[in-house]
Amino acid sequence: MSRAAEAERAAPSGQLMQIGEVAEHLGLTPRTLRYWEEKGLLPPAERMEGGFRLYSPADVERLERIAQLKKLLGFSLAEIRTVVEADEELQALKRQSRAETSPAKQRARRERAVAILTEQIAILDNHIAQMQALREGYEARIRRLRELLDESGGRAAE
Amino acid sequence: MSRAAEAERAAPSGQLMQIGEVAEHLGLTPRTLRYWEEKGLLPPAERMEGGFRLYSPADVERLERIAQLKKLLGFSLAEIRTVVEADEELQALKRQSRAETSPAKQRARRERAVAILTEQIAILDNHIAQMQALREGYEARIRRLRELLDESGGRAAE
DNA sequence: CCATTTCTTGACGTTAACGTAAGGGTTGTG
DNA sequence: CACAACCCTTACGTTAACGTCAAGAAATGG
Repeated sequence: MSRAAEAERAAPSGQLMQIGEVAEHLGLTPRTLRYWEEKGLLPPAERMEGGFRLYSPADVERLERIAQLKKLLGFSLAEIRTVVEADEELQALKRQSRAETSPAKQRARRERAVAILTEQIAILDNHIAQMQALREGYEARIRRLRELLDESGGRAAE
Repeated sequence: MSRAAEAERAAPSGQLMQIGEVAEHLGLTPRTLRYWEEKGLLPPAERMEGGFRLYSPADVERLERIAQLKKLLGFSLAEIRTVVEADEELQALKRQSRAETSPAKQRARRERAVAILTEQIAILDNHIAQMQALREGYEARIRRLRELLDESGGRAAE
């Protein structure tokens, strides 16, 4: 047992995870995470002294969403980046909001955040609607088939 | 005006269309259609004497669905082929059903068709559900922001 | 301090899904 | 039949999204 039972390497410091761990958690490879970073899908990621990447729980969460978007929407990374950038703007707004003393500015930022989220939702809704339309097509075909089945079998059991 | 106003070339015979027309109709290129055919996403397509491809309205419809699936699900062509193959099986079932004299066999085929369609719907439902979950996440964040907005703005103007 | 493991940055390889160009037939029209 | 517009196949080029390999540093347990 070189390192089987104890995954103690997993805790470089508090909650922070290294790239390998994150990758495994997401079912991806370290290479993919570096590639995504290179392409600007996530902020350059913190490093520890020697240059090893460290991911916060928030980072991991963001990565999870990216992975989901990729799977669900089938967008290219470039397209996903625009979505993620909006997301990032949200994070920035949050941080600024906390530091912000003026209630008026806070309000403005929050309203902007709502606008961004609303836009993201619209994108999703669009996709959902199209998929439901497709689904409806399939259902219609099923109904027609069911009618035929009922005609031929509904009367008697034979 | 060499051929602007009159797209008479569009009708080689009745309803059949040539590759260029179909491509334009779908917002794709001829190359893409040939590639799809090469990859088995559609049946080898009818040809006219000289070897020009001819597409029936049914073919076009099938192509429309393929294009939609690609856009919506982001599946690879290989994955889409499995979906399309199911679809094709349906078409075959339909044709056989008409030629089929035995009501029992007809029934069996139709039930099989329903099963196939149900499976396709399940795939779509799965995707839809995941997207709705994502959507719900965004909505929750909006609600939290709205609460904050109401707090700061609902009581007094300050 | 040493061994082992995990990380780092290149750099080149790979696959899918086409784009593009070459060379040459086919079709419909005048 | 001549001609433009379209189509055919073949083949090589391209881009995205990684995979893989190499050489070397950094972390950690003993």
